[in-house]
Amino acid sequence: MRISELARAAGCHLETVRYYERIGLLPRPLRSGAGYRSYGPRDVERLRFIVRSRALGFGLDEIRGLLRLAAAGDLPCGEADELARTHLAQVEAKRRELDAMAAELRGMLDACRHGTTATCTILRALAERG
Amino acid sequence: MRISELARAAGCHLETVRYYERIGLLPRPLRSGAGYRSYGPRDVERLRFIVRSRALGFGLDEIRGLLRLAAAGDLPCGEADELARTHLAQVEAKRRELDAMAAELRGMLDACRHGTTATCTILRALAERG
DNA sequence: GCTAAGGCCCGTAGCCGCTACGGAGTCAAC
DNA sequence: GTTGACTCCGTAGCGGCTACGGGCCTTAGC
Repeated sequence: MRISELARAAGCHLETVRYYERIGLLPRPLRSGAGYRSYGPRDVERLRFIVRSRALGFGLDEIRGLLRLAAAGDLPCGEADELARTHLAQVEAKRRELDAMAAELRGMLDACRHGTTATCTILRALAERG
Repeated sequence: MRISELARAAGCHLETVRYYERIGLLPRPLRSGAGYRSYGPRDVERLRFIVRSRALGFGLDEIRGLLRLAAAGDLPCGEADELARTHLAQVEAKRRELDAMAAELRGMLDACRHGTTATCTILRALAERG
């Protein structure tokens, strides 16, 4: 299959496929006579793995590690567990951060009595506190 | 005061001050004889406003708008309200996204029986689903 | 006066993960 | 044969910084 079909099958942008190839996350594919990239089912699998990992927030370097582990069949999976656990901790930290932001924004919005910019609690809060 | 003092007073990196100046978020300051930047209390206020807005997740362009509104005393503050409200919605959307990621990661980790990479539920989940 | 340590100057390049652009070659259908 | 969709490639841009390198300035101690 050609690049756009692969991209569609895996659920990403065509340019993203080229990008992943450039940074060595996808192997260089076979080429047709005219120089078009040619992919098979294993490429779909690999790209899907990447897209799915991205959706869970893993970075591309972490994904490199996950792919390596997935390719090696017989290792104990402690390393994969560790990777995922560390990543989960980061996701949760980020979520808590956003939670705090949202709470503060809601507080500012609730307090706003919709007067002028001179008395606006939103602008005052940004100007005065911290 | 000089640039590093301003940065310390507002709680950001010195290079960030230069960056904000470069993109027009901070005005070009006075200079000492030797060409050193020279700041006053109003600069601290303005930079604090920016740092605080950044901490709440506003983008630099949004902050430009907030600063403009804060400077104009007599406008109705509906625009500031709107900006904050839109931003809050984005923060909450992002938070929900991270929530979903975290839940899925926890599910994968809980299922893992710590065997080999061949049977690891984490790697299987990434490979097979989606 | 001399030296050494620290600050500050500037422009530029790098980070992540894409996404877009432009100009050219290719392929299939009508 | 011509249209239109697809693909090729390299490079530049996004946001929001952060770091680097080479050089000037200031300050303190001797």
